Amino acid sequence: MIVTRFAPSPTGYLHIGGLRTALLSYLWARRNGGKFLLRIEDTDFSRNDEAAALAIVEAFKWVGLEHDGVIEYQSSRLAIYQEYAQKLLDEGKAYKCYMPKEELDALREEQTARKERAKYDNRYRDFTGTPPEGCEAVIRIKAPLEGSITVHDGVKGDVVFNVADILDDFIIARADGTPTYNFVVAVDDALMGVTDVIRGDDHLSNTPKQIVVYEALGFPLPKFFHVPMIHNSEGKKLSKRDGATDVMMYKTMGYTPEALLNFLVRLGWSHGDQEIFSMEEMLELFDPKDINRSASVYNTEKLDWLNSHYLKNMSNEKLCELLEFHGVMLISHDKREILLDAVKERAKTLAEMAVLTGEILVAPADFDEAVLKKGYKEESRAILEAFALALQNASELHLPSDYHHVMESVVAQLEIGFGKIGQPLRIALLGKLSGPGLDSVMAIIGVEETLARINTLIQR
RNA sequence: GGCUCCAUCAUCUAAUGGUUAGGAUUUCAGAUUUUCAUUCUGGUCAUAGGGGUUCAAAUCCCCUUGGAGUCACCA
Repeated sequence: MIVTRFAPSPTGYLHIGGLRTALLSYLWARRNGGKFLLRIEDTDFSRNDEAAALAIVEAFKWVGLEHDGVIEYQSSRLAIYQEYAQKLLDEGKAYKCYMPKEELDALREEQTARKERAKYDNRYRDFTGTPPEGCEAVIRIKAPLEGSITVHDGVKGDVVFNVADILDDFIIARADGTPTYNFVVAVDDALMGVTDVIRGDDHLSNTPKQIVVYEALGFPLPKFFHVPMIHNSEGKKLSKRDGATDVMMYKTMGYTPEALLNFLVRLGWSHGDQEIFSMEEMLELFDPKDINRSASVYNTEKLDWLNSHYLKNMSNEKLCELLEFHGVMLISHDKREILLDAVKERAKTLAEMAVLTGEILVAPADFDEAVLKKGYKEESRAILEAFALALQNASELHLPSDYHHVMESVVAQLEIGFGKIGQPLRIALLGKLSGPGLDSVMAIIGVEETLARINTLIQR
């Protein structure tokens, strides 16, 4: 069985890059009928944040990714890590190091000054004497001293690391007894039965260390897939300063989960010329071995396009429901079908749609001089009056086409082009020179409101 | 700086060693629309550079250049 996991550290919210690796992990597990686990990496108490895990769960819920089983918190698994650290101690695969932090720092400084690699000097590796007094010990694992470690990566291929270049006896438990990252990751992934580790390629250089832990503990290695980073427009790793990195921001901006997921899955992965992927299709087609090797730049233009695509193809019921989050209540509106049809083709986001809806439903508060100058000419008033009269004389005005007929008749009667009536009427109804079809707008707000808005403009 | 990874249009990406290097987004032009948007049609735009290997290289190898990631008692 394939078991994957998403293991964020709780830093406040779900990062867009995190969502991508979570999605890929999710897809691969689900595609194989496996499990997708969620684990919160909170071993560093000083940076712990209770709300963070909740934020991640909330974001998962919004996009519709479901994890299996309970959420594991590393902070509640301390006893487990201690047990395995002790095991390594007992077996002589790890040892206590009494070197004070200050000395370590000093050593590192010297080495750096000599342009050498900063590296622990193994002074306590084979220590058997009496421990110095008043010294809190850290636990270090015995890393190989020579040779190489090869990461067999499903994305990058075999990556060989020379032990002398990258390793030393790294710390697996701090002086206060809490375990460190590379140790707990390996222990947890092994204990939780994770078979396929799909994560950002910023972890590639950690992997040899984790392999050391796996091997010391006698755990079988999982498959690794290191997914390239998402870069910002400057070509650097995406960070908080790059605007919307919080997944939930996309909800408030009016993107749909379908569009976001579709966008993310296409970053670094593709299937021929296909651009639109439903969740079903992703599940059917995704395979981590097809992930690209190179980083991709985060550019939301395509996300906008995808989002408008999904909006256009969404049922009005669903739109109505989603629009509530953006403060638009249409459930009981009798013309909501016409409204939504008129508005969904011209909005890139739900937020935009909410604005457009408001512009139709609420009469313009005032009129912009520049707009009037451009679209409300000398003859406009007479035309609008004629149109208002025609509306009053007409009966059974319900559909956009009913209003369209009235417009046609007025245009024919006055022997003018559509533009002559369209511009001023649009100003009267919407207060601007662009927008949805006027016949639809009138059908939505009804005859009375239409007449009232025309009157407001004429009487100003 | 050490180690590691990466390199096709502006962006996301296709291309059993053999294609006029394809698609999508963006952009531009035209058509449709009373307007805007949508939609449709069409156009512009790429194999980082240099060496090899080969009948044939975007594709394999080497070098250069450029970019990124990582080097903690953070995760």
